[in-house]
Formats: sequence, structure tokens, C-alpha cells
Amino acid sequence: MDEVRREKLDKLIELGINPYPYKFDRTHLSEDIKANFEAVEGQTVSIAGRLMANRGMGKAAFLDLQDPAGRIQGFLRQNDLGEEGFALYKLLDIGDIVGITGEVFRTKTGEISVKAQTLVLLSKSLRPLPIVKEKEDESGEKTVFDAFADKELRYRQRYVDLVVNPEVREVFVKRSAIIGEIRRQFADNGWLEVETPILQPIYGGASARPFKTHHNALDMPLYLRIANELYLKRLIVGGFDGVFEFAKDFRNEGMSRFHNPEFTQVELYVAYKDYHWMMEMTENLIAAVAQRVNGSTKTVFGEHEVDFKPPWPRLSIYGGIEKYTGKNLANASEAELFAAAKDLHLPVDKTWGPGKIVDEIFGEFVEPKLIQPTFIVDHPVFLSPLAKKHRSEAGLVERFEAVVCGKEIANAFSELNDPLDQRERFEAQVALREQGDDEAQMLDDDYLRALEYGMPPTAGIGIGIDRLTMVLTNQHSIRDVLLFPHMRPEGSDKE
RNA sequence: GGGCCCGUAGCUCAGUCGGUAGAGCAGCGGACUUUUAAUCCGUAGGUCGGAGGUUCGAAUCCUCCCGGGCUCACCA
Repeated sequence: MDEVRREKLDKLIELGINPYPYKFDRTHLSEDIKANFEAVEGQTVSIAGRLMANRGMGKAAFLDLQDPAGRIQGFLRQNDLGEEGFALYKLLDIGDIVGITGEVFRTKTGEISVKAQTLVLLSKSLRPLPIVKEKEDESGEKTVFDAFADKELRYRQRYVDLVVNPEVREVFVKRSAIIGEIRRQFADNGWLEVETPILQPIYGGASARPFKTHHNALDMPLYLRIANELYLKRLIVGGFDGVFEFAKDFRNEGMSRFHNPEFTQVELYVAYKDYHWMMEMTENLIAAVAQRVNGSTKTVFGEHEVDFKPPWPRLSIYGGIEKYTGKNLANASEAELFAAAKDLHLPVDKTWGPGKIVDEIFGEFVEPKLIQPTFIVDHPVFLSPLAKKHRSEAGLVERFEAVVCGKEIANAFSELNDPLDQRERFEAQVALREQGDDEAQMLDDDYLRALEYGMPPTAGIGIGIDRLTMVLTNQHSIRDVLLFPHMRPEGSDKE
């Protein structure tokens, strides 16, 4: 804490000023005034926000107030405020929350401003804020001085980041709009938003290592969910024909630019539909979200311009491999697959099965090339223990992944609703687990019991909200679309 | 987990060949009643991430530790 500011706080109290009053009646946001200047010129308005700049001129001053809509200048004169009011100004610091009531006018340099009749302190700030300044040159280009750019500090003290870096705020406004638009569209279709357990006795619905915890009263292990898929499908069994949930999922795996231990997916299950229907729903949905958030189906991501306008191309796993490596592996034997990998200089592990090799070749040589939105369809059975077998292609399932900018943003299938087949797939997973694959799925007897009662044909999808947000906001690290990305604990050398 | 890089004032950064630390902004004092990176004068501010080592002497060289960034692997 800053000692000088503590002293100012004491002086304010001595002057009989409450540094933390209870309310303020704001009449206008900065943008309301700036956008409607002709209408409000000469009117008395009340604005409130954080003091971001203070240009003192002796017995007058110009303050920049920042509110959720932007910034606006306040103009103070001792003549207007009186000596007492001006004494308050003298004790203000950048970062304080203040309210100004006065007349809207334009200064002689043209800046739309509020001429203070009264100035009130709404909250005293006791810590200095990083001061970011910017200058706009004649061409309108902005140069930023002393940017608050240290990524660690920005993530750890996101509240400061949000105050001083307006573009950060924009990302999270868009994230909210993305979620809002998806929710609205789903609800408009009559699908039901539900909540399912985060603490699960048996985790399932994905291949990943979980976080484990313990319930004291029942003295039993519980897992934080890695997906909510199996619970949502139980609800389809129960007769809800469309259910969705925006879910925080938790995976106990490495962190990277694309991975945070907790992340958000929206999962949706719709009865009587298949994955072809789901593809159309998805491309229309994402295009609508992009339109809503960015005003266009086109968006810039790094050096690329991406267009979500439907329809998106459909590309099979083997078709993609053939397109980008020239190798037709659709009916290749295991030996031929190993040979193909060697030919492509892809390091392989002897323990890999054929599905794994195909997956690796695809991930290495095809996925990174898929910049425009593309549906990758029809995956090997062994990679997809919850997906329904392909209606015409042996060894494959009816599954698709939506890929954009070389990254998967959604994963969907025609859901496996044959309880006997599902039991066999689970048992194969258990066998894998016994061989040491700690990402293999667990056998969920209650889920099988639910399927045995009968689940209608169903299409399901999970859409990665974080990654979708990255693409639509041109952010290249997941940490920049999470308000509070996971960090190691702060060391003892830090406050 | 591997590799590369980084850690100096509240913020952004300099600091040469090893000789006990600088700038701008913010702060503090002063001038200024239409400024906008306000300006001008003055001033204060540091366990140089931490610990050890080499050395007459370490922000600087070496070792270890802590924290971070990027990247590769696994994954969504």
C-alpha cells in the first residue's frame, strides 16, 4: 500500500469527507454524452468512474474519467467548486473513483467535457495504478507509452489489466456475447438448459486424466468432471429431446497456449438427429455467432482471414491424409501404416495401434493445414468409444470435428445408443486401462443401465468455448480469453 | 517434463570491459483558471528475484533455488 495515499485518506477524513460513501446517482455514461453531444450540450449530467489522468492547471484541472463505456473529460475550476471542493481535488490520485455533476460542453480545443459543479469522491484508491499513456498523431495512429505489458502481472492482477488495457475488456465482452448468442439460439430451438454434476463418482465422456478429490462424510473418492456427456445423454433417455449445458470441465494434464486445467465447453444433445444434421446446425450456429460478435462471418486470425459462411467442406480422415500427403491409407494394413509413417519421417512408437498411427499422421500433416472451417468426418472406431458405428463404412464411426485455424473447436457424433455395443466399447477401454493407458475411459454401469432402457437416435456435440473465443477475438493464447487463467501460486518473494 | 529466453524504482526500460545504480512516466514540493503523453522548476525513490561461490571488489562471472514468458511433447 502507498503511504502517501494513506496520508491523503487521513486528511480527507479530517476534512469530513467520507472516502467510501454508499451510492452515487449516475445519469450518463461517457459514451451517452459523446454520441449524443448535440442533444445533451448544456444539460447537467452526473458521471462516475475511475480517475485515469489529471492535468492540473493551478486553480483549474482536466480529469479523464473512465467508465464501462470509455473515457470522458471532466473540467474543474476553483471558481465553480469553491475552495472546499477544490481541496478535495488536491487530495485525489489517479485510480480514485469519483463522481462529477455538471454541464456538458465542448472545450476550446474541441474536447467534449463535463464542467464540474460538484466533485465527489466515491472510493479512495490506496495503490498506484500503472499509468498507460497514448498519443494519437495526425494520421490517427496511436502510440502507447509505458504499457502495462508484463503478462504475469496482467494475468495475476486481471483487475488492473482490465482497468488499463481496454482491448482486454473487449475480448471478454465478446466472450460473453458468444455464449449469449449460443444460449439464445439453443433456447429458441426449444432445447433445455440443464445442470449436471461436476463432482462425479465415475468420470467419463472423454479420454483424459481427471482431478481427484474426496468426500469426507461419505469417505469416498470423487472426480471433477472431464465432460458431462454421459449425464446429458441420461437426460435424453429420460425424455428431454434436446438438452445443453455450458460446462466447466477439468483435465489434469499439461498446460499450454491451448490448454488450461479448467475450460468451458457447451455440450448439446438432440434426439432423433444424426451427425449430418449436427454439422448443418453447427456451421449455421458458428456463422451466426461470428455475425453477432464481429458483424461478419469473416474474422481475422493472425495472418489469416477466416470465413465461417456455410457450408463448410467435409473431409474424411483418410481423404485429408490423401489430400495433404498423397497417400491413400483407407485400407492400409498395419505394416503399410508403419511404412507410410516412416516415409513421412513421423516418429512412431512400436506400441501404437493402427488407429493411433492414422491419428498422428492426421494431426501432424493435415490438421495444421486446415485454416478455413472444415468438418473432419468419420473417425476410427477405436478413438471414439461413445460414437455410433458408421452406417456404411466398416471400422469407422459417425463423428466429426470442426477444425479452424488448425485447431479443433468442436467434436460431435451420432451417439452410440446400442447398449450392447456400448458395453463392448467400455470393456475395450477397460482393457486399455489395464495395459496402462491412464486416459482410457471407465466402465459406467449406470450409464449402460440407462441405455438399456432405450435412448432414441441422438446427435451430440461439444463446442470449445475458449477456443471459439480465441478465433473470434484473434487471441492466440487461451490465457487471453480466460479472465483468471491458471497460474502457479505466487512465491513468497511477492506480496 | 524437455529446450530457449527473462527477472534492475509503482510502470516501461538502460546499465559497456567486474569498480556498490540511471532515464522517462507515476509520486512529492512549487508555478500555472481550456489541457489532453499538458508544460516548466525542484525533489525523493532500489535487499538489482533469492541463496551460495569466484574476486581486493559482483546488477555484471559460476552453481543451485524461486517466479515468469515462449516453444516442443500430451491433450480440447
